[in-house]
Amino acid sequence: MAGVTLKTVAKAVGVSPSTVSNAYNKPDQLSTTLRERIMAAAQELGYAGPDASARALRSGKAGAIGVLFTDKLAYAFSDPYAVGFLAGLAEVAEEFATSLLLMPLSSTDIAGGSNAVQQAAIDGAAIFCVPGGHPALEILANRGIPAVSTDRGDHPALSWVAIDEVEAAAQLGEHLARLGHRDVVVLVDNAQAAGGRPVELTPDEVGYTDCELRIRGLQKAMPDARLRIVSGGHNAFASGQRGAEYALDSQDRPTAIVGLSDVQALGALEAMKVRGLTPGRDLTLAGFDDIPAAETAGLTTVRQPIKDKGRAVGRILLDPAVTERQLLMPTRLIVRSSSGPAPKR
Amino acid sequence: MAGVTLKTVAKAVGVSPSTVSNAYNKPDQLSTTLRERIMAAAQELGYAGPDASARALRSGKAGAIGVLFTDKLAYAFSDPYAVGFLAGLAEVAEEFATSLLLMPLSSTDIAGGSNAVQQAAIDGAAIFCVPGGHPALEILANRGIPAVSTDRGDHPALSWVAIDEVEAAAQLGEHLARLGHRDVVVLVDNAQAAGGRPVELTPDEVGYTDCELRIRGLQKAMPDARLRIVSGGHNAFASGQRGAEYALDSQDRPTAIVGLSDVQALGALEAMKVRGLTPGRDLTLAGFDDIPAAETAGLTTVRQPIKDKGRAVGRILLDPAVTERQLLMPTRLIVRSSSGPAPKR
DNA sequence: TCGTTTTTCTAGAACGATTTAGAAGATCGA
DNA sequence: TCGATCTTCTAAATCGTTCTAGAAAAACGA
Repeated sequence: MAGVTLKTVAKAVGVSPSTVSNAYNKPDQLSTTLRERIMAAAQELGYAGPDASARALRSGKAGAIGVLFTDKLAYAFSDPYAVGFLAGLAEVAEEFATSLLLMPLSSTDIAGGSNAVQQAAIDGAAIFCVPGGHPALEILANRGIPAVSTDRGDHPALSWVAIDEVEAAAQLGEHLARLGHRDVVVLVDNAQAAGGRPVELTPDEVGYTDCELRIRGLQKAMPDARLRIVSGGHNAFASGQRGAEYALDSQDRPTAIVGLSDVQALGALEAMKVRGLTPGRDLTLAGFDDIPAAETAGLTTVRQPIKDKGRAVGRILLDPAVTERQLLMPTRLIVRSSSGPAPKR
Repeated sequence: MAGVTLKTVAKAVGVSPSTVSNAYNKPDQLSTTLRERIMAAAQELGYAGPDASARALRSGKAGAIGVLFTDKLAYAFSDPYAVGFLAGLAEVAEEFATSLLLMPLSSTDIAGGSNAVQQAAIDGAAIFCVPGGHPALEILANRGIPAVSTDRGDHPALSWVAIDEVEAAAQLGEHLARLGHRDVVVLVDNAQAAGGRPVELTPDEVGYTDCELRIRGLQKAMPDARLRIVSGGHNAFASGQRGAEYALDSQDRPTAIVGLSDVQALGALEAMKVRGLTPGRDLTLAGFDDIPAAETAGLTTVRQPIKDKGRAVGRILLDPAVTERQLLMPTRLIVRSSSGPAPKR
């Protein structure tokens, strides 16, 4: 069973290794009868097809693309937004018979050489919500691996599929401004607050580029409003809940809460419910992404075509026919029952 | 930039390729000064470290383990249960500097040779809720790739980390029987109903082994009860909702609904809410898994240590110190407010 | 029938590393 | 000072394919 290679099969059939290789990879390069004879011999010898590593080495194609996440895996997948992205990416990957290599970025061992980003056999990388200066990106660049980010980089050579964060947030900001809101709490993802108590941040302390940009967009659209930035931890339901609790129980309660992701907004919704507050009447609540649960919850949010985003990233990485390297996807404000006019002072 | 290999670096420094290899892999095999000289040269030449494919070929280690899912990726990840499993697995994988290769099993191309299972460079495989006779399993076996399943196989040679499905379901069944329930609808995952209207199944038509076993366990514990098996599609919130709608709107409404996963049960909860039914009073609702949202919702459920399950699978695959090949994890019935006595007839 | 094209197959060189066995020099105890 | 032991480094084989170039045989057109 072990040690059966192309050569073994070739010898058994009495042909050259090249021919056996062709039997698997280029069936039209040899006669049907011979091909069948080879396959039969392979079956008999217990040969399971060309070795993946050897093939990868020789052909220069690993047959996999890496997916980079910030934070721990669990956080990444607890957001349907991430799942949607992955689903789109997987769709294209499947089409090109390519696998997805998940590469959780544990912040610790990035410096050392023994991390997944350094070692992984991949043809390309999809960079999902990883901030610009991350060391993993440099490693990829060094290795010469094509990468596509979900955030717009400032580097003109970088490929990305993104949305106009500022503009998207501005759409929402205008909506809120029109409703009369001037006191808004923004819930952001932040490592600092993870596990502990919620923290209030200055705009400079907000880590992720996209969060920064969204805040800027909000502020741009509502210049007279006071924006407070609060984080209850990583991007997750519970973080939104904690952050909202902090905001709702504080002395000067805001008239609107914006979660920079729907999961956080839904967490905030839970906090409101517990306090007997009705969204859209007592307090306005809005999110980002438009995940399926947002509709059920009646959450006002900014929709972005996340599955298409995943597909586009996949196409840029895998489809030679696609030459666009930078793609701006459309967004749309979806107004639902969770937003309403600010109460009069 | 391109074409820089170990050899190039070796030549530049004036040492043998072996030494450069050692500089990366066995730093204590050469003097510090030489190692630093080599690293400096590598940096200068733009050498990003040993090529992953070549290393994989020569050393026989791919540095990745595959994760097999049934169905489409999106379904898989929409369940926090799956996410928990993956998180546990990823934890161990990270510890062993190994990546996870996601392999969605599109049912179509399994027969052909060009599918991920056939091609992927992996050292082992974690089989997540894939039914016993699946062709992918045979392919793995042919390739001689060690695999660990989350379902107990009948094959004594197979590795698995599982729960006693029958016993776990029986715990829940006893609870329901004690409460006087004799008319139960069980919500199951089923491909038949996917996308379309809910279907009612006979026990024989239930596909997945674990669903079968759970139903058997329920029936065992409540021999006098009538169990009806309903599916609203794949394992997801919406399927549970659809399935429950079907059951709730039917002529003879059951006194209890059991989702064979919490996500399905939570979907059912939504259907109940819409109809103004209070779980635990008007109707008993129970689930399986005890995902985080179950607690919030007050859902009675059977807890299984899913993250530990993932960890255990990882250890069996990666940790040579672990010799156990079959592991039965404990389960526990968690009674919450969603279950209550059956209404008197 | 003869050159030409097409089909079918092969030899041998990569692909880029790791591994094994061992050589050369340094260190050490007595 | 001498043999033994470490340390540091190397030569050459090997991992299992795929690729390039081309040979031999078959089919074809005129």
